[in-house]
Amino acid sequence: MARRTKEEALATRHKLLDAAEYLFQEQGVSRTSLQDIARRAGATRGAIYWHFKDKADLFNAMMERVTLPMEESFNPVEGDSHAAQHSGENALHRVKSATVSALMQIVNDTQTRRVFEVATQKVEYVEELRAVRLRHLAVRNGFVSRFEQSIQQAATQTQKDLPMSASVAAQGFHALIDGLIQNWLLDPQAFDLLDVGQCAMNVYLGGLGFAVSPDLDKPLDGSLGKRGLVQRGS
Amino acid sequence: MARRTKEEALATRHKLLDAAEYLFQEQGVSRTSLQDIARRAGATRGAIYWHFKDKADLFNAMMERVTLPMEESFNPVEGDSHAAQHSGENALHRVKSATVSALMQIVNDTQTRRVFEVATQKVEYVEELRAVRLRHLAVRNGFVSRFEQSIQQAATQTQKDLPMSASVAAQGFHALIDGLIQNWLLDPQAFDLLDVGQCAMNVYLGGLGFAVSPDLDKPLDGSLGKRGLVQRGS
DNA sequence: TAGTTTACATACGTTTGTGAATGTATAGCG
DNA sequence: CGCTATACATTCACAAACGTATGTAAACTA
Repeated sequence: MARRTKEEALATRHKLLDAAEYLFQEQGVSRTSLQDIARRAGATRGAIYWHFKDKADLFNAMMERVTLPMEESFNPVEGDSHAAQHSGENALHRVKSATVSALMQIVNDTQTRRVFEVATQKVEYVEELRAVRLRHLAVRNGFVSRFEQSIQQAATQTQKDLPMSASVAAQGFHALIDGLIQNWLLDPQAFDLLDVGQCAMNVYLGGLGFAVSPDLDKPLDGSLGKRGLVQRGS
Repeated sequence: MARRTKEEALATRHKLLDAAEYLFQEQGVSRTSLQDIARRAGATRGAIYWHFKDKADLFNAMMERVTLPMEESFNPVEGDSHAAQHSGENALHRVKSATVSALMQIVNDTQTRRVFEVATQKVEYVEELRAVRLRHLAVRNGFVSRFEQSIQQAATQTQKDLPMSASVAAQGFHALIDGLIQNWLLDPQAFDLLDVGQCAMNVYLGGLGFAVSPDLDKPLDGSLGKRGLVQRGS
């Protein structure tokens, strides 16, 4: 068939990833053949093998398309390094805000939810996807580290003694959020992710010795809108 | 081949399930063929198709062999219905004990850990395994309900107001434990499941308004020993 | 504008798994 | 002691799925 222009090529690449997302969620990764994906994207397996090395490579690309932007949103604001440490309780507030934003994105953005569901329920983490697993671990450790820093910072600032090491406290905090997300994805009607998430966060941080701040639903500055999150930047 | 005696048949059934456990963990469920399982069990696919309807049926059997006994251990002690409600803080203590026991079993018992790892990382929950997913949900809801009851009980008994509904509090508690288990299985060297589990539990329950009881490591009565849990009740 | 590279489509060969059908020898039962 | 159901083993037919090899026409490039 005719050669496409570069933008057209990028478009088919996205179509392939979209199709993969959908079919992976519907049928699981292993039961979805490259043929299925190509068909749904209106292409052939040739297109897939052109853009990606194999199924694992395609899966990786699908994950990164969603998680890379998300990770960046959790990173410290580059540029104003002084704003990062002018904080005590404020550090905790930023953690809370970022977490609430993430929960909102999972609830409101279809693509994010789909990919998370695939990653947690519709794929087998075997040797072939080792790279994915390692990245997952790295991302998690990054989160835990940032939580740990914030908790430590808040503790010294408010001059309260933590009942345990900041590291342990951070592991628990991450497990709480992660568990909430996974359980909600398993059955979204079981509870309201935002409500329960905020409550549980406050309970946990309260248990660490930090009083729950009254300004809960202050939606924070440059973050995500209420609904219909823009799909991909732009 | 010759017909086997009933005990021999049961033995091969167990060998098949053992092989499935091992191979599922190693290679993932979908990449493990019935041929693989039969070979490792020293049998043929004929044996599998005799004992089980298909792969999903085998998977179900494998799960239930481990989870059924575990669920029972979380159920209220039948027989003495009066002992169940003579408690306030005691209700929370029982929840803590049961949870710690479960964590210990996951850490110490190889079979339990293998099956949990398979269930959380090595299988795709697609339509074919719908039954597994439903049972999973039912078990979870059972846990949450029991947590909810205990929390409510403890609140009325100690005459403290919960900062939220007992239901929401219970969802959070369950997510915390579940998240800890899943994250630990993903990388057992990242933290100590028992330590962090106990700390996080105390933090959370403390945040709910319940003071942390000083008697933490009291190993509780008829529960599990330190190591080498008996595989299947003799 | 001729040549080269791109972006796929098509065709092929091989491997692998599955379910069903059939074979078989013995354990258990009357 | 003979029959029958059991507990498998073996064989077969069929369908996918994968990776590769090759075809092709248009977009770039010099």
